[in-house]
Order: sequence, then structure tokens, then C-alpha cells
Amino acid sequence: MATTIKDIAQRVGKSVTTVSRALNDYNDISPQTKERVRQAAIEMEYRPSVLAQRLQKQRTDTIGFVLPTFGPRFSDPFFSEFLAGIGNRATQLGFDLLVSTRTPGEEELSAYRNYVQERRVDGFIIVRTRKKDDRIDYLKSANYPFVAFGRVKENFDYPFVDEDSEFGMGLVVEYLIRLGHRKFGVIAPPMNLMFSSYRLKGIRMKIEEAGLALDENLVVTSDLTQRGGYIQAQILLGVPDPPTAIVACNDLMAFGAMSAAQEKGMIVGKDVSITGFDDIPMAEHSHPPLTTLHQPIYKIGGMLSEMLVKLVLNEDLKKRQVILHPSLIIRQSCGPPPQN
Amino acid sequence: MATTIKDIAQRVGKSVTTVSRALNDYNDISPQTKERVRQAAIEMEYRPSVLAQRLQKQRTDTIGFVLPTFGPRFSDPFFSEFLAGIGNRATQLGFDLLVSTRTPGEEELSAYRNYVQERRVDGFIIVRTRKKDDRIDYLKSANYPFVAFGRVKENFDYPFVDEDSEFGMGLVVEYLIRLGHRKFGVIAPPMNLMFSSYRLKGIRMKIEEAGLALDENLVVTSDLTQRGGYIQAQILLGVPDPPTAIVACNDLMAFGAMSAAQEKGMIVGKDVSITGFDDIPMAEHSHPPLTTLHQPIYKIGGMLSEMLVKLVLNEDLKKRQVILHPSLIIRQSCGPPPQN
DNA sequence: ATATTACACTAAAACGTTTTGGTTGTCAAT
DNA sequence: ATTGACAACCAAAACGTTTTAGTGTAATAT
Repeated sequence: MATTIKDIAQRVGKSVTTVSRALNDYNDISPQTKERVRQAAIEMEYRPSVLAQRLQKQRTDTIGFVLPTFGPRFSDPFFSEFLAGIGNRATQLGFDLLVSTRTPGEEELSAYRNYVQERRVDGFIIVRTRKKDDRIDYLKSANYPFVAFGRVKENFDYPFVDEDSEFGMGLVVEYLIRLGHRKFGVIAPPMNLMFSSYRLKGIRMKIEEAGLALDENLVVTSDLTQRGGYIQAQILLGVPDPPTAIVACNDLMAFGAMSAAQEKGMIVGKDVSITGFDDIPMAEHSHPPLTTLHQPIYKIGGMLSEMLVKLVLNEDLKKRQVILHPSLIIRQSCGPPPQN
Repeated sequence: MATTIKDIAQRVGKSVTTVSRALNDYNDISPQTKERVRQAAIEMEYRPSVLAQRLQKQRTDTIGFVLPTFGPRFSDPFFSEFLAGIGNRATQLGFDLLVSTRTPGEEELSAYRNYVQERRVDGFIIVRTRKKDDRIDYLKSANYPFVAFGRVKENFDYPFVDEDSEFGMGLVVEYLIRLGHRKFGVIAPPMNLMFSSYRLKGIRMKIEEAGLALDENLVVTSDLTQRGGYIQAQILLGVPDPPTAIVACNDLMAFGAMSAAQEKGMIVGKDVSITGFDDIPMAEHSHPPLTTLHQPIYKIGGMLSEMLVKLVLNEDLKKRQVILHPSLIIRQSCGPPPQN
């Protein structure tokens, strides 16, 4: 059996209380006693039982993260990195990370309810916010701590980090217009996602600002996967007068679009320009390397962990709501539109 | 405050013990009492406190998973899917999954030591086994439950799942030889990884069986990332008499190799053939789609969770050591070698 | 001489379960 | 009438901490 505080108490001939207070550096314990207790703890290789601590503190020291996925096979480089960001920061702060994956919907919400009722986690990190978001409504009503990556349509009076997608997409479109493009295809995320609106809005605004029009028939939506991007790009490139530039709303869909174009014998960056969003590591080494918007995914995960932990510990966060500005990373997937 | 067993006891006018035993369906409680207790529990929305249960049971109901990564930015589709497999099965079995990421080495091992000493998890799942594996040596010596994805060089008398890489690579090489290839390049994983040996061995054997020779100068190692595959393929394709087929030891490196070839103006599947290993979802939608070996990654994760949970609960596993056979998925990244 | 304060320590309760080792009452067998 | 078996229940201990609400002693202030 592992050493307990009781064993130490016996060894140094003091009470359990004293040992506990010595280890926690209370100032009603004499320096000598503290020293003796600490020594003993080291010698006996004492490690507090997290289980006991948690029961007593009525805190789980655990962050909950329910990953929304479609189908069980989940394989998204964006989330891998995001996860690492959350997890590593949480560890530094002495918190565990409890991960599970759910398909959005009723089953997902009941996962939240379960975790709350069983008091299994101290709070949640929510990603891919929806315009009308059940999860957020629920957690608010249950008065349970959470932070989100993303805003919602109304009442976003909760702590969040979000990137300014509208601004980001503006950068992309501006760049494409400068290259000479006039006809755009857009592969948008599912419309119920909040960032879908922002990204679309950013695209529309810049196009209109330039006195151009976005052909609504060339705006398609897909599911943020590579396969989805592939399928939708096939459609976009198959119409009579196809777009010269395809703006995909994340990198994975952009890769899919590249495959579709290449399969048609087109050279990406010459016959058609394609852009992404996220700047996942793979974007640098695709063929051609992808022009995209950079978000500090790993860092964002870390920020969210930190905010949530502060929330749970009732410390106050200096910034409750953070909006980041993505930067345009120009690589080789774009060029001037083909002449004809 | 949440309802406790004490509240129920009060309500039904029985002792705490009786309530506990009723809920756990002991047979020294009368059917009527059981029924009344259950009713009350439902009405009062009782949920047992996992914290208290864990303390009492001296079990954390938690699986530990320390993901080996190089650098903090970790973005590997293989692991995303693997993680989902472990996590979802664990949840079904009533276990939590505690994830953290570490760079292999001293710091990694001390993460294991910490988790063990603090009794934070009931057991571990280990991946990417090394020929001589510290983690396994340690857990064995500490007599702590674990299961591994992969074998080690000696004494693999522990529970594991592994795929037969040797066999798999045999399939690939056989196929390439049948297509007419005589000159192979290999992008191998870091040599300290156990599956590195198996895969290399499988390649060598089949080549020699066919009466050919593997040019050792065309065997390079890399770090299993896309960038790594890209860099090494540049080298392989830059030598005076380059290989006509490149066998990469995972899909990510294969993608990198494809980019490198394409950047040189080569058409993959025609000017050069490239193969991978894993069959991650992206393999189907790359350009060209990748010929690779399929492993049921998600399922393997699930098997490992299940084995570990049984181990922890002292149930016996019907199979302690499982070896799976990958299947060859032929897509468009390979073809006959170019004539010249 | 007495009250006050500071210091160093501690017994007991609490967190919410499960398990141990009973007790009590009833009925059937001797 | 006594013994044994059984059903139904329960008090207390245990898991390992932290917190509460003290106690006793010595030094200092009145």
C-alpha cells in the first residue's frame, strides 16, 4: 500500500492534522515541524491520494471535452492539435482532461447531462459552436462552468475565444481579387455552425466591396472533411462556366478540392486557385502547398484550458472574451486566373 | 447540493447500508424495500458520486494514455482515430480516458511514474512500442496493468495487439514486383521503433525471395510525418539512378513523398509508384488516391480498451496477444515502372 | 496578579460511498 | 423448549484527505 498522511503522522509523532497543515504550508506549524514532516514525506515517498483530495474538495480537477464528430471514425488533424493544446495546458495547471466523442444531437447533449449530474468534471470546453447551441443553453441553465471556442447567434455573454473569420476571409478574397479573379466558388461549412455565417459574410462583403457579385449557385456546403470537399469541388468544377477560384472554409475541404481539380487534369495554382482555413501542419506539405489562413490552434486550446481553470477556481480572467485575427499564409495553391 | 444515499435513506426510513445494498441489488434486501428505494432514487434524481465510489473502491476507473509526440504541435490523423477508438470503448465500459502528450524520453517516463505513484489511473495503453521499451520495463517492474499496441524485441510476455507488418509489407512488395518494379526506395520509421524492424524485414524478404537486391543506400529513415516523408523523398528522387517505387512505412510519409515527386513534375502512379501503411481516411482522397495497407485503427483502439479494462477488473481475456493481418488496398498511386 | 495575545498543535467531523460483521425476529426441525 | 436456519436489516469502519473549532502553554501587556 502507498504511504498515507497517517503513516507520516506516526513516524514524526504528530497528529494527522499537523502533517496535513505542514505539507500545505499553513503558518500555524513551527518551521522545525514543517521541516521534519517534509523530510519524512520525501523519505517515505509520500504522494497525496488525488481520489481523497477530490472527494474532500468536492472538485474533480477534470476538464470535460466532448468532441463533435460524424460517425465513429474521426480523423481530423485540426482537433488532434487542438486537443494537445487543451491537454498540455490542463496538465500544467494540475487538471485532467476527460475526452469523449459524440455525434451532434440528442445523444451528445445527454453526455453533457450525465457528466454534470455525476459531477464528473468541473467544467467544459465547447467547440464548433452552433448558431443556436443546445450545449451552451443547457450549461447556462445548469449554471455549470464552461468556455467555448466560438460565438453563437444571440446572447454570447459567456467566456469564449474566437477568431475573426469575417476579417480572415476578407484577406483571402482581397488577395484573390488582386490576382485577377472575378468568379468565385465557395465550399462552406454546415450552415448551422456559427463560423459558417462569419466566413460567408466575410467573403460576400469583400466581393461586393469590389463591385463584383457572388453567384449563389457556386456556394455549396459540405461537412468539413476531405471527402466532402472533394465531392463538392467536383460539382463546382463541373458547371458550364466554372469558378477560377475556390474558397474552402477549412484546410481539409481544400485538400479534397485540390484532389478533385487534379483528377480533372487541372494544375492547382494555375488552372484554378484554391484556399483553405486553419493552417494545419499538412498545409505546408501538400502539393501544391496550400494558401490558407493561420490560426494558432495549439495556443487557442491552451488559452481555453487556462480560462476554464480560472473560472472553476473562481479566479478572475483578465479577458473573458477574446477575438483573434487570423493571418494570410500565401503558398502556391493560388495564381492569376487562366486567360481565355 | 446533489442527492446522496443518505437523503434516500431518510426518505424511505431505512439505513444508509440498506439503501446502498438495495441499489446494488444485494439479495439480503426484500423486494419491496428494493422497489421503494429505486423509486425514491429516481424521484430524487439520485446519481452516485463517482468520487466517493472511487475512493472507497480504491480504483480510479480511468485509463491512462500518454501519446508520444515530437514537439507540441501534434497533428496525426492516425492517432485521432486511435484515440476515438480507445475513448469510445472505454466510455461504454464505464471508464474514463486520461490523455496527455509527451516527447519520448525522460520526461515521458516520469509522466508514467507520476500517474502510477499518485494512483491516478488503473492502467495504461501504450503505443508505438520501441525495441527496448522503458515504459514497458517500468510498468512491468511496478506491476501495473497495461496493454500495448505492438511488441518489443524481447520478452513480450504481456498483453498486446499488433499487426503483422512483415506480412503486410510482403503484400506491398509482391504487388510492386508484379507491376514490374526492380528498384525500390524505402522510407522507414525511426529505427528504435519495433515496427520499423518488422516492416523492413517484410520488405527485404520479399525482394530477396524474388531474386532481387535492395539497395541499402535507398533505405532512409524519417519521423513518420508528412514533412519528413517529403524531405526524404526529395533525396531518394534526387540520386542519379532513382527508385521507380517508393515504399513509405506510413500514409503520412507517403503523402509527403507524393508532394516531393509532384513538385519535381512527376506523375505519381506513372513516373513513380508510392505506397503507404495504415489507410487513414485521407488516403482515399489524396491525389492520386493512395495504395496502402489497411489496419482497423478504430477497432484496434477499442480492443485495447477492452483488454485493459478486463485486466484491471481481473476478468480473464480470451486472447492475451492478438496479431492482425493488414490487407492491401489498391488505389491509383502505383503503376508499372516507366519505360526507358 | 490578571487578562490578552500568539504560538503550536490536535480531535473530530466532513466528503459519499461500500464492506464488514454483526443483530433481531420468525419459522421449521428436533 | 431448544436449536438451527434464514430473511431483513443496520452500526460502524473504511477509503485518505482537508477543515473546523478548538486546547494548552508561554510570553506580553495591563
